[in-house]
Amino acid sequence: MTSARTPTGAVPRGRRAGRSTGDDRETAILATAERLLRERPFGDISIDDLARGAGISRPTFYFYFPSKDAVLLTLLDRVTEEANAAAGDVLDRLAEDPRARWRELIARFHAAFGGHRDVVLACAQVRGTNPEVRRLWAEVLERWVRAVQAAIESERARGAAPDGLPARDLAIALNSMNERVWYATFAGDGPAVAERDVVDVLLDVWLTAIYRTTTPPPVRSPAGTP
Amino acid sequence: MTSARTPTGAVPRGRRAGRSTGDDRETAILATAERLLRERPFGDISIDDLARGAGISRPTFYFYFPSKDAVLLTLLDRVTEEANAAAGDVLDRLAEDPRARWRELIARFHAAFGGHRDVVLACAQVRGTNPEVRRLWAEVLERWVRAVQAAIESERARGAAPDGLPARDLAIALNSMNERVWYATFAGDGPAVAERDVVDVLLDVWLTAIYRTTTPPPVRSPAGTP
DNA sequence: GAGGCCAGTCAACACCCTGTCGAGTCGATT
DNA sequence: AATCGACTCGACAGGGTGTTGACTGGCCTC
Repeated sequence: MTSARTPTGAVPRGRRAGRSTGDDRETAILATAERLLRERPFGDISIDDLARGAGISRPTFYFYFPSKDAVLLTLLDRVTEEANAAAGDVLDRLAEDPRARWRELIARFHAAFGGHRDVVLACAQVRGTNPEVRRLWAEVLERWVRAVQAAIESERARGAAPDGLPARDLAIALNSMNERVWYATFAGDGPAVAERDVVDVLLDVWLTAIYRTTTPPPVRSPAGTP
Repeated sequence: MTSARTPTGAVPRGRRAGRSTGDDRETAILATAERLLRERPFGDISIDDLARGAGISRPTFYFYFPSKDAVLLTLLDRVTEEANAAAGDVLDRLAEDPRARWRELIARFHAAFGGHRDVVLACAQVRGTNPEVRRLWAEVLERWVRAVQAAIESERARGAAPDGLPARDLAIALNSMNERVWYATFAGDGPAVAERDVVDVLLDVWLTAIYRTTTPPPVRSPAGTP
């Protein structure tokens, strides 16, 4: 865990070293994992399944990934990158139309996660048992919490949002809610919000918690004017 | 799963049948589980650990519990019963002083879960891999969701809370938030609200989501009068 | 083109954990 | 004392993980 970093600075989760034809094997393993995840839970997939699905033997699997969890971690990396990209700079343009922008943010995350629900669900399931997944998820969440915290503070600064809870605590609570609600919606077990409604339900709670109203004012609008 | 119910109607999770001296063995297993859970995660505890801790051999363990997970399920039963008892009839007395009652509700749950955080954390961790735990937790959550939903509807009926999201969706979102926020606070990994503040943070989001204000009016108070 | 290096490959092994089976012990009935 | 049911465990089967050591074949070097 102390050497061999990729050009982007991330710790490589795949092959131990070198570069060569084995690239397609690595992607075959990843593809097999995503495919199998669509039919059964992560815990019911053995390394042998992954290896055979990629056309190699079990020991050879270890040449490409140090463990089954590392495969999932790689998959999670992709999803979070996609989610981050989808979020873009929406939060920087909040004041234009707060309600529309917050909705856009939530809807984009919803789309990004929903598009890879099997991976997201599997990660949520192993987060309990795997410190690596837990750490990575914590990092990702921390990043979003900070962004939301900054956005709340900025909305307060321009007078659109009233003071209240520490912005960080509020950001943690709202992000946590989203995570858990999405999980239930995607997993479909236990009480869940219908997928069709989930974005608007989350949005409503966000707006009321941040602005005390579901129709926050855009920039430079005098108080009381719609 | 079709016979042998306890007096209360619950499916017994412990010994297969009969009653006798083995009672203390059963409690010894439970006690060992709670003790071990305090020092390491559930996944790192083997059935052998549980058995030896209770002074019996591994096969004998199976006389008392069908699996390791069943032990955890029994522990979870206790905690949820305690939480339900702690909640009491607080929601029926909401109108007296909404803010104080909601706070009481959240604070009591916090105390109940916090008092058995190791068990709660372990359950959250295996929920991903164990259908039984998932089902039980879903049931418990459903019960609370229904109670909160009814309370919201009643607050709306008396004019204390404005209309808005379907009460059930709102109840799901708020309960989900609490679950996830508590988990982070107790687990201590990732962004979390400080334990000292968590009740008030959650309360604030509940109140604004339900009432659009943090100071909802008590019963029969004319609008605008504190 | 002989030698060597190295990515890539897998059979076989050591290990750990789970769940079950069958043979037993022991105290309380009948 | 014969029987029954609660209770106990040694031993086994099965399935998963991670490692080892030998082998292959392309490619570079001298």
